[in-house]
Amino acid sequence: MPWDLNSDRPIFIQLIEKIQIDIISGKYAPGDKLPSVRELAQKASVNPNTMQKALAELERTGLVYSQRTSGRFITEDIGMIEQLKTELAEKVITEFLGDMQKLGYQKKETLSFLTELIESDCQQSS
Amino acid sequence: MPWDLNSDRPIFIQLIEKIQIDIISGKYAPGDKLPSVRELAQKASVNPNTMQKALAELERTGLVYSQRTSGRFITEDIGMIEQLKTELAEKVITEFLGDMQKLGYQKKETLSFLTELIESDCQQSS
Amino acid sequence: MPWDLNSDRPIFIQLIEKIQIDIISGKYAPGDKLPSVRELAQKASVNPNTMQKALAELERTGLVYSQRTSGRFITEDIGMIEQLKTELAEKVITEFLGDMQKLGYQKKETLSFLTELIESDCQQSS
Amino acid sequence: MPWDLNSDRPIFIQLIEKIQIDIISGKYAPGDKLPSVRELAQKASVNPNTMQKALAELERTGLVYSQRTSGRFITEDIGMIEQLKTELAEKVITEFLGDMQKLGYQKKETLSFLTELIESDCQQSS
DNA sequence: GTGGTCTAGACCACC
DNA sequence: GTGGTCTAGACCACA
Repeated sequence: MPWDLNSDRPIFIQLIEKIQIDIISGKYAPGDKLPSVRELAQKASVNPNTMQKALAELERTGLVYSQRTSGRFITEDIGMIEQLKTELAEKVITEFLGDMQKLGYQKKETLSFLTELIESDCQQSS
Repeated sequence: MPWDLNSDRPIFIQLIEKIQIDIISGKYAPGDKLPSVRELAQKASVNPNTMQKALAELERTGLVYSQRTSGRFITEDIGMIEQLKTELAEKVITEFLGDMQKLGYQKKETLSFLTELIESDCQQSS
Repeated sequence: MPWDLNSDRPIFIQLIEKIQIDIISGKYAPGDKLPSVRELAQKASVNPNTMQKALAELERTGLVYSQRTSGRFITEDIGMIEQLKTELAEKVITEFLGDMQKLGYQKKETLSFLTELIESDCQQSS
Repeated sequence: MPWDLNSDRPIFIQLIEKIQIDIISGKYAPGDKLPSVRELAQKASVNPNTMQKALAELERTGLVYSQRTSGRFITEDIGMIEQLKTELAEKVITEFLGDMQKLGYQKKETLSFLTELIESDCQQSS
């Protein structure tokens, strides 16, 4: 479990994003119990406090909730998860369009390029 | 001119990418003379040797060529530049599709999401 | 029955206050027989000696009286209970006004704020 | 600067409340620079990390903002401060009404009691 | 054993 | 010097 310790992005932020992805992708289903702070920290090779910080932030946004003595759980509010999924997607898309613009592709060009690439891909692989 | 000294990617690779982008985007036009190694290195706050390594690699791929006494020049082979542009774009797109897949969007979903987002954007801003 | 063992206020003081509240609120009516010291102590998860100290103090002020063989009783002097009620209320009010002052509300502002809040509340709930 | 280390309320929560009061009361005016984390921590006799946690929470709610190298500042959004003031006041009032109810005073009784007490007080002191 | 809190001490980037 | 982050290790309440 390698972490970009060198990256300028704080580890706890990376942890937050990783867990968000795991929730969105369904690795952790709504209502599921998360492993304990200590366990998650060990798996990620980070200090328990760092993992705690990440989880506290996730709790603040409502994605997970904690029960004092029994552990942390994924929210059962599916709408919230869907919303998060959309938000993250928009972020990824915005970044993508920016990269393409740097390469000289305007939005519509990007779109047609992508369309073409996906359609030819579909004919091959599926 | 901040470089990701911390990143695990070698600096000379980052330099190559930056110059490639500058060529594709037209900042350096085909046939243009590049600044001297020393000058480029200074602008990028990088050791001249590192810049030299980057330029040598660009030369190897044919994107720039050097004339012994008068300096380095951008290739005049527009096709090559176009090809590079396409290659980089495909790389960016592949990465993008990968990110979206992590979020649970299949390629076609990504495409329709993107289409929708761009079209609504066009109505607003242009 | 959690006691603020951590609080800097002695437990027996807290016990006195709790019993006073119970008398004022009518949980223990005038003339009622109090449970035994042991029983009260057990309910409160407190050492019987501590409860004894609290009851002795209540006895000293006249709120309860003991009959040698039959136990402790709440005073039948309703006026005394009323007086205590008023005293405690004034204490609560004083503290309240102090808190509001810390927030920047002068007494009259506090009063109008409170009036407004209660009246709007009455229209809704009753 | 004594802190209720014994209290069951986390210290960082108490710190948050104290600073909120200081902002509302005008001790720290909008736009003012706060003392450094280390200085505040020393004054409050707590660990800098604990103070940091409190300030981070205040920053999250928008009451203060930080500039990386020059320090932390109180928000200039006076509306936000006013809103906070109102919220805290409502909280205090609710608690107050609860206490009074425990003593057997209904809301309207509490109100008339308070009114009477304040008016008699005005005739004396002002 | 769980989450939560706190301390002590360290390193970093920025200016 | 500033804020920000991270680690290591400790204690607590709860059940």
